Amino acid sequence: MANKFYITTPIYYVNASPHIGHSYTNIAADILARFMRQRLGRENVWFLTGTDEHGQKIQKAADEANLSPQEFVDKVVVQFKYLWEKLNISYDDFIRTTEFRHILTVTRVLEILKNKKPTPDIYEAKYEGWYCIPCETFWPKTQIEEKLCPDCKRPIEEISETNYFFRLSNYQGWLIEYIEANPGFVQPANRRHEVLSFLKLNRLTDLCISRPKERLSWGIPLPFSPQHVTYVWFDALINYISAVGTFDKDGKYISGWWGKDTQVVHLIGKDILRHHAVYWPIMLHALNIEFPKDMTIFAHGWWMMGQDKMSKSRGNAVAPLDMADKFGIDTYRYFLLRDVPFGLDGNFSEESIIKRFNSDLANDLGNLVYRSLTMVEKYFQGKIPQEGVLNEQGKRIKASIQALSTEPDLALNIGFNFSLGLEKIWNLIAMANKYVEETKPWNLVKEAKTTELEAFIRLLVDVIKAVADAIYAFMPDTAKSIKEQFGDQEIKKGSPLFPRIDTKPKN
RNA sequence: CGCGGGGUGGAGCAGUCUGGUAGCUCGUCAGGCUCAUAACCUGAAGGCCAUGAGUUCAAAUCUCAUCCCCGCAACCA
Repeated sequence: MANKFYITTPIYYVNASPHIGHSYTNIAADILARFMRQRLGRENVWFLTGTDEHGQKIQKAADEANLSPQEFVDKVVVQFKYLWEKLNISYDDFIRTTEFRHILTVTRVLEILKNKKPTPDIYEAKYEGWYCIPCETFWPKTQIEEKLCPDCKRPIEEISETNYFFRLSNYQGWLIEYIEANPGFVQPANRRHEVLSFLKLNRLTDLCISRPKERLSWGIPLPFSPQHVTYVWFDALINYISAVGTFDKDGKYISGWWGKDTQVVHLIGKDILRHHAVYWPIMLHALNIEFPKDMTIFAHGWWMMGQDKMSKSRGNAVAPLDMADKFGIDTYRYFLLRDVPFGLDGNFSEESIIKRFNSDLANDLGNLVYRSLTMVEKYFQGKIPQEGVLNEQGKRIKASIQALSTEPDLALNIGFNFSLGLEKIWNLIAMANKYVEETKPWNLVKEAKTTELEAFIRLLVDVIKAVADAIYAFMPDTAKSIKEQFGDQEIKKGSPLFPRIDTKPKN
């Protein structure tokens, strides 16, 4: 295991407000960051998120809002930051592609690749193809029928212009070998297969990384051609290194978060897999940047709204804040990571949230906490008793508490298999509920078996504290609240953590 | 013949790589208990694991074929 951990989210394109998809990625990243901080120490974890602020769509959205692009992005960024704060996203750094540090690094990358000896990785060439002027979009020949734009159905023009290209094609063989030699690089496995089969069945064409300024001015100027700005994706991917390091005079990349001792995780949605699994590693390789000890690109699935994709055009996008306000931040975080195995698509509905809330949070966890508090209060006047001699069941539970924090399997699984990790925690909660049932403390009270009762209650409290530690990464507020209610010596009972949501129609 | 994913009790899913009594959650039904948020615990009903063929002592799991659903198909986050 590496001793440092660097996790990133995509930088979000700020042409619109955030939806649950954005929040899903950031919550997952936040959980991993918190989880790793518990294990490696706070100073050994770096969590980066940010925003992608250049490009045509931003320029267009800004025009429509009657603002300059900079004014426009400044405004939208506030929404993202506000959301992350509300959702308890504990990022260490927030990068914006319009920041100086980023622009500087992108400029250096372009220079280094352009001046590379003996063969530059960036070259100039004529681009020829179809272009729809109203849509400002290029179309490959294969998508064109009858010389009409596939999008708006208006006539398109064949154009020819000078652009700059990044020599992706040179590195195809290298990339295939790299991915095959590093099974953990692209995850989950089915995405890895997807990328590999794509690479094996197609010939990569070089990536056009420039846009003529007369068409698009909102971007980072090419240092070797003032008439062009950088293509947004090429600009955007570089954020992962521009945020945590710099290039020295000789073009060597220096960073405290990109060494052989660091595990790097790029969390992304499956829609941007190709950019991350193809363009990005080739860019790093072309720049002679050494790969970290462990590097993973993990593509998670999408949230569907019933059978439909979530999209603005369908008008079915859900605002994360609405859900968090309605059900609570921790409930929202729990639901997203528990309901669907990370990597697969899921179905989003308020009904499923309520189901999870009532059964897992209210009935299992909330009720366990509450009934335990009541017992400490009633049987011991709020004082937490000392440890005592345990019966067989008690010993088993104690072993499970240990396992929760040390079992390598669990730690590993929580890494990306969030739902399984939560399931294991909930197994312990179920054990505790069963322990209460079978010990029947109410009988121990009647029979005045105080020693047994003390041992029982103490273990129950210990289980709950262990659960609180285990769920901390997922539900930080809830963990904190549980810890506050169960002190070292005595309890401080509050109201139920998750009051059941009544779904039965009232008569 | 483009590429990939999926089709498992009423619902949602795991299991498939590394064949060997089909598992989880919710729901339903019956019972127990009272510390608790009508919560908790126990038990039960319910599946020819899409279809057909093959390999094998043995197939949800491997092979082939077929049907159905869903993504992706390159300058569009």
